[in-house]
Amino acid sequence: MPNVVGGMAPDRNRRRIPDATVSRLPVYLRILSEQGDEGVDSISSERLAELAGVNAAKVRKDLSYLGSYGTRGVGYEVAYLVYQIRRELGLTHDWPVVIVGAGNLGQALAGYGGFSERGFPVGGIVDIDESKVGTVLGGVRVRHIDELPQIVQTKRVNIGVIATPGAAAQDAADRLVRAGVTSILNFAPTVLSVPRGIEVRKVDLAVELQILSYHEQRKAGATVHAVPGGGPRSATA
Amino acid sequence: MPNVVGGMAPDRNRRRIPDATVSRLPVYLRILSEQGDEGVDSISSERLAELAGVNAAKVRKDLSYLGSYGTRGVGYEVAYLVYQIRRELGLTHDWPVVIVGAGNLGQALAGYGGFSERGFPVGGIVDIDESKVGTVLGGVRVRHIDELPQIVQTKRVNIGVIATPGAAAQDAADRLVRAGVTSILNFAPTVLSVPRGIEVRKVDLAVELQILSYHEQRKAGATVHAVPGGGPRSATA
DNA sequence: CGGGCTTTGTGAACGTGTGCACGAATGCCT
DNA sequence: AGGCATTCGTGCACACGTTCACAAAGCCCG
Ligand SMILES: NC(=O)c1ccc[n+]([C@@H]2O[C@H](COP(=O)([O-])OP(=O)(O)OC[C@H]3O[C@@H](n4cnc5c(N)ncnc54)[C@H](O)[C@@H]3O)[C@@H](O)[C@H]2O)c1
Ligand SMILES: NC(=O)c1ccc[n+]([C@@H]2O[C@H](COP(=O)([O-])OP(=O)(O)OC[C@H]3O[C@@H](n4cnc5c(N)ncnc54)[C@H](O)[C@@H]3O)[C@@H](O)[C@H]2O)c1
Repeated sequence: MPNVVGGMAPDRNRRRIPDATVSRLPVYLRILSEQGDEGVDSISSERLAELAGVNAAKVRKDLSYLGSYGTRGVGYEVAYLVYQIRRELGLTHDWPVVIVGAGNLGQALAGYGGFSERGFPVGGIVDIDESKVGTVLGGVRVRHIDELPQIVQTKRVNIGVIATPGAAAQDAADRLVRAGVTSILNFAPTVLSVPRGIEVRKVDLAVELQILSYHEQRKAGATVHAVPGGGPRSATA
Repeated sequence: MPNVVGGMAPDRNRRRIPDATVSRLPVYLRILSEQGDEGVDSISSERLAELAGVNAAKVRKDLSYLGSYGTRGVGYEVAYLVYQIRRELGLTHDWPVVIVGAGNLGQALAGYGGFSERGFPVGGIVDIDESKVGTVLGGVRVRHIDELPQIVQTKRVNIGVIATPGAAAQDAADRLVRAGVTSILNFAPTVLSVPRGIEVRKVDLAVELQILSYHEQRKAGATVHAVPGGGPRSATA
């Protein structure tokens, strides 16, 4: 396997973890944390799989990417597993985020305690609308978007959240990248174009609903369902 | 807890569209709609791929599941493609949704126009907290959760949105299913257990942020290589 | 201390998704 | 009409993800 030659002295077992696994680790982590709080200190892959709604073999394979931290015949020590997953996900310290767009959604996000609770405190909120600047959301004052670079620098922000209308999302992304942010969570229904190396994840409510719609329509498919007003509609989907 | 597994009746399967494709069709649809509004009436797979941030061959393969609606040497007729995708996704008619939980997030969702604009009008909002009942959000009056069955029936709701705290999410899901809802969009950070045949999609903010955290932590491990300033843009999904 | 029971860790088979490469179809131009 | 430039549709190979199945590794108990 062609590996990157580490310039760093001691090799810290930096295997690459498959994307599918990375997206499940947070789920395991939450479940394990809950179990730990409830006094459970050992858990089998079967039980964890049940709680996570996945296959037990998948759980074991996922966890095996972290190393061999289970005990055969017994299971996994909850506290230790929590520690290992947190370490692997980079959750050993906080990651302040900056929210761009103090509208409907931005306000909900800012007011949501679960953010900082999980290690992602709101380091700042910015908006382009002067009338929004100065208002306080979730204990954080909204500042003008021109102050973005300062906020990113002083608060050492790596993660930006885009909560602007779709038309402004690319602009927001450009500003975030210029300010030094290297990961973006995008709530706007827009495909962003960013430089290589910038990680973008999209949360698109409409897409989710339309996927559900597809399945609903499919369930109804047994009975042929002609829709009133047939013919192509020019749509604003 | 039995989860949804493979192994369905093969005879009922008329042309099934791969999940990965289904999740991209809404993206194509939005882009095509925009292009249509801008007066574009024909588009190549290459152009659509560029706008969607994906590979052109993937676009063609995706669209081929709908049938052969392109013209070789020319491209796809935008209006017709919009019509076909809408039909396949079941967007030829509205799908009213019911929101459970009129808190921070529920209010943002209810006040968000993009919902009904895209064919998912808010058919109702319910909460268990009496003090929330009666308030009006986005033109819809919040009702008590006990009225859920009635709302689902009269408004013919198939899709439920869970915006309650995690601890109440399973209860909300149970009530939705009992009321007759067959698709659920879950914003609570909880794995839901539902009967077979009920479609569940999860939107978990914390998971998304933790995935970003993983990548940030990973970048920090390989310090030396700085990103070339003003480098080329690549549309990475 | 050894046999039996449980559960992990992983090789291998299988399934799904992606992207290349190219034949086939179509429009346009001479 | 025929040739040429495009662009679709898809077979194929490969990468990635999931699941099965089982040996290896540990604990318990007599
Ligand atoms: N509200 C929801 O429940 C919801 C749900 C799903 C998706 N979304 C998406 O989230 C985004 C925001 O939705 P919303 O309801 O909060 O919209 P909104 O209009 O209430 O808020 C948008 C905010 O962004 C600000 N803004 C505009 N251009 C900007 C720019 N260039 N830089 C910085 N700030 C800028 C505006 O001043 C405004 O305050 C939209 O893209 C929407 O599609 C919202
Ligand atoms: N606010 C956000 O920006 C945000 C972001 C991501 C995820 N979430 C998730 O969304 C969910 C809601 O968040 P929120 O900030 O709106 O919380 P919230 O506490 O503001 O609102 C929750 C609402 O649900 C109601 N409720 C409680 N139990 C109920 C039940 N059994 N049936 C019906 N209603 C019930 C409560 O009365 C309350 O009105 C949480 O699970 C949260 O983790 C919120």
